[in-house]
Amino acid sequence: VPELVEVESARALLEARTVGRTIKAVDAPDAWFLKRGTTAAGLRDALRGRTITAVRRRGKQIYVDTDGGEGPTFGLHLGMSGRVVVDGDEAGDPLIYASNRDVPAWRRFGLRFADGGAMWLRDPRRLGAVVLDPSESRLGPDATTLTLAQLREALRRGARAPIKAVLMDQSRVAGLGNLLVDEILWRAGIDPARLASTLDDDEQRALHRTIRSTVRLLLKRGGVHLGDHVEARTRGGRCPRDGAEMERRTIGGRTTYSCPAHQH
DNA sequence: CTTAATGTTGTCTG
DNA sequence: CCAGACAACATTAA
Repeated sequence: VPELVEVESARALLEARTVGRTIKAVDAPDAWFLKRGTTAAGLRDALRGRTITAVRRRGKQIYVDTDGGEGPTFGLHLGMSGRVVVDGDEAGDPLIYASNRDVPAWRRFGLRFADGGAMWLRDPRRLGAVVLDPSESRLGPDATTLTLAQLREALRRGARAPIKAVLMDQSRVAGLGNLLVDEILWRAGIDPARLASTLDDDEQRALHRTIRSTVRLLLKRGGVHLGDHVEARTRGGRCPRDGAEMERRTIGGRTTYSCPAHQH
């Protein structure tokens, strides 16, 4: 469930349904899923007996705090196909490009609570991750609260890269992925291949407004796949705004759809 | 069977 | 050392 919008609904589900509950056991059957030095034994020792006190998010990263900010924190990343399940319930957003079936082998990480319930992270593609006490400084400012000054700094640092690559770089702006960036640039009328340094002041302001409004809109709609341009993401697809045939390219290493008629 | 998929990271190069 | 490009990672679904 990978972009900011889906990660936020996973965070909200965890906050509503796990805060205040005490961890009785940790299930981490897949060592490959534990990253940056995290081990199953380390997680078990750190988390057993702890009570969850808060669930935070920055970009696509979820942080779960235990015991009032003094206990350990663990990070959950949903990768390309990860999904959080609490007591058998998941967030309402649908997941495309991945199955929603509950195959036991896809439970890459889980917590059992003292009250008898459980949460787990299901990830068919196995590209998600669990990290104990993750560093929180590797991500840029979150896209939901991005200021114009922060956007300008991101553009300045990535001046010679395509604007799309800059917006997808999590160390510059956190939370935007392939679909969301295409939607934002489509709405802003900016060609995703333009080098970041070529945006003038007016375009920077317009882009900043569009990032914030688009993220807000899709949070409200409940999924990045509910954007207006998504239906045109197919070979031969037409721009919903002006009917031109969409252009398909690879930019920043990802499949990119844009409208040659109104994105410049 | 082939291709592509909402992502991150390590490696190579300039 | 910094930016940028790209392959690799693992697995499923169309």
